[in-house]
Amino acid sequence: MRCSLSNHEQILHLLKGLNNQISPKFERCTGISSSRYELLHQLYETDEINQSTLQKAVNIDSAAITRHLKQLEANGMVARRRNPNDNRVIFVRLTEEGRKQIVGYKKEKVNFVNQMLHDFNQEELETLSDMLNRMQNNISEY
Amino acid sequence: MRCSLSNHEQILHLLKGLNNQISPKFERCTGISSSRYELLHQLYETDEINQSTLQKAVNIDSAAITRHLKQLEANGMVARRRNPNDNRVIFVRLTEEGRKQIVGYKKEKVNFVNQMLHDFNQEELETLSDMLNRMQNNISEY
DNA sequence: CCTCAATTATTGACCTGTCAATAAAATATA
DNA sequence: TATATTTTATTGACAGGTCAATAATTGAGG
Repeated sequence: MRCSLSNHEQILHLLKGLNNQISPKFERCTGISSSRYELLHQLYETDEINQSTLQKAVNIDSAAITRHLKQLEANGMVARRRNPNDNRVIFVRLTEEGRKQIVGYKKEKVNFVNQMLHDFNQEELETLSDMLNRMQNNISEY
Repeated sequence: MRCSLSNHEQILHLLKGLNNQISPKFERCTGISSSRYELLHQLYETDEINQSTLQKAVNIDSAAITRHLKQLEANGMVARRRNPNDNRVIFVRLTEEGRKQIVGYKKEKVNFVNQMLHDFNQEELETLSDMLNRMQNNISEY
């Protein structure tokens, strides 16, 4: 396997750098952190959902999920209750208030992402998405 | 499982998810965090360098740089001294010890990245690198 | 000279993520 | 039934990043 070290080095550096840039900028533009947005977005798509399946969907540690949701609950964006049939699990859903608010966030988010990808055509988007998925797969075993 | 995400939505989610996966795995595999590695790598390439230009090279906040370098100094990996001609700036360089150590890290890092990109050919690597750069440019104004 | 602005590094407050340890509930099994 | 295992959520300790405020030094202009 031929490995161009410099290219390989670059990729990791670029990925990290890009992400470090994205997070604060996303928040400045949209008024919400990208993780919070992800959570709300997932909730927006469904009615009521287990915390654990939500965790898997957004792909961040469950400890972080707990803290985000507690915050969002304190802000009146989401409501939580235990599953009566299984007292371990917690159901989460958007409140009416939350459902209303997220519409605005969505708009800002679309603007941001459109700017970030404004010069990508459909084919490139698919290529990129494919590559990111492949990388994720390639390190999933570790 | 929901699949109603547009491509634009997906990209951001993938990027974030990938990065969250990479950081801990990189550290487990190589024995050093990817930011620390970046710093040492930059220092490896030069002899002695301003902290501020180092900061620009690795593209993370200067507050974080200060803390990393203090740690690395405490571990005997880097040495720092003030520039005699401008007492504001600090020169950083690898110690002999650090220069020796990083060789091992480099090997582990190459293994990790090769695994992550093992099914990417040269053209794909360039495409990917190009795309990441474009995204970074597209949000640089924010 | 003296003040004012710019540069550099540092620190503190805060946010977000990880891991490891725990608690509580449900489930499997001896 | 009693005990062990698994699942789920939570918490604490920690690492790494941002921003904003500060100090110290340098450089520029009146």
